[in-house]
Amino acid sequence: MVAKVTDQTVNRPRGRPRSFNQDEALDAAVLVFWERGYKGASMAALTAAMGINRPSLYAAFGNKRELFLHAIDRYAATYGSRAFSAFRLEPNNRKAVERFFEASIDCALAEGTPRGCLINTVATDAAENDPELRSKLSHMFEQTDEAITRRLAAHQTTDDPSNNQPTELARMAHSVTHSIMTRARAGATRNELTQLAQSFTAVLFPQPE
Amino acid sequence: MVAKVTDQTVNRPRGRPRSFNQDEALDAAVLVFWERGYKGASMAALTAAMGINRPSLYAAFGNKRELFLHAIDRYAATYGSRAFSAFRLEPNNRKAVERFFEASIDCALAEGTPRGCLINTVATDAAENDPELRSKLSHMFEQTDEAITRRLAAHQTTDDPSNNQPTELARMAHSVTHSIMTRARAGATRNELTQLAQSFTAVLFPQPE
DNA sequence: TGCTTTCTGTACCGTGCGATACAATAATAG
DNA sequence: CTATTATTGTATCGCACGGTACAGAAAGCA
Repeated sequence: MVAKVTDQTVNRPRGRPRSFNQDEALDAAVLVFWERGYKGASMAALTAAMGINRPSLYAAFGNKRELFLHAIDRYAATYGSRAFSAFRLEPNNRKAVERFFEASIDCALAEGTPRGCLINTVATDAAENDPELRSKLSHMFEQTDEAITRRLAAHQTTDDPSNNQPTELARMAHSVTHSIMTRARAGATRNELTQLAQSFTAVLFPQPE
Repeated sequence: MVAKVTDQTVNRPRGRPRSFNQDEALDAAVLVFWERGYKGASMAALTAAMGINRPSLYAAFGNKRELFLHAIDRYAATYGSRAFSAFRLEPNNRKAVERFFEASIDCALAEGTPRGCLINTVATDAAENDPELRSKLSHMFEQTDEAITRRLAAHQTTDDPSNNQPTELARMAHSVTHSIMTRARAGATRNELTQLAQSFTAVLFPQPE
């Protein structure tokens, strides 16, 4: 049963090609969910922002709930990943966490995007009535905890004078961003959040005098 | 212009008396909003849970949004106040914060009530499209920060060996509960939250060896 | 005993919701 | 070319939504 190969093993899509880019459409959907919440985001608002018609949306993403799940992944891959860049760029643990907090504040209060975080507020709110979404979020949170843990553990000996375990430290740093996102959406100013982040940095990475 | 007083200065209500207790009805509304979110809580579900008909609800609370604002205040006066009892009962700052965290975890994971927190998740989510609600939440958060600050400042000299300012300490303790509520709603277990709270307690109130 | 006032229950309004039926269109396969 | 496959735009479906009109009921006032 050897498959007959003509000249190209790539099988091109058969029917009419999709006229829009899925990721760009998802980016637009992210903004709508982020601002209006899951229930508050109507299909009319979504299709309008995405620049496509309803049947195209349903063909590409299934239904509203599945679109939301895709939007969560897209959000994590874009905004979420951006906040993590501090850990890739900064070798010093204390400074890395400091910049992780700063990046979180930037994301939470950026002009042109809604306040707070799609995952921490919108998706978490919707998770109460959706066990599958809840376990997805639970998994994502664990992944974040572990990613920070690995990063802190890899650089621990070089700079961290405290005896905090990397796992605990990572969970606490992650938790600080939860409060940043919550407080941002509830109207906190940049100064307030920056002060809060600095307090936590000082407490999580105590400096020798 | 002296008001004519017959024999009772209390003026009794005129028409047909209300057949339900407003606070009990609000308690039921709190549960519905808490579980389903603001947009997800339909008037049908609310009236069913409250045990009253629609016109009674509108006469007593205005409309859905105003009912939600009342429910937020009711939540703060009941569940929120309960979490604060640790500060009233426990004289030692470290132990008070420890029990504040425990009470928050209890509230976030209690059987018979939804996960997380009505204010931190549901109301905060809805605040993005409601500036008035957002400033209400902002004010409530500040009130909480200040209440904890006053309590910590009043007992600071007796037990806290660190040089953390009460204001910063209070905001951080408050922030820890934000993460507890977020993680609880996203499916975290009691063990995970307890461990997290203990880590923060150790870091916020470092013990002399 | 009316009269006034307020709440209660039923039944309903107009609207916006998520989702889809259907025919036209644009690509590939042979 | 014809046949096949998938997406597109229009127009619409049934339904649940928030909110209300209205008449009857239960209280105080005179």
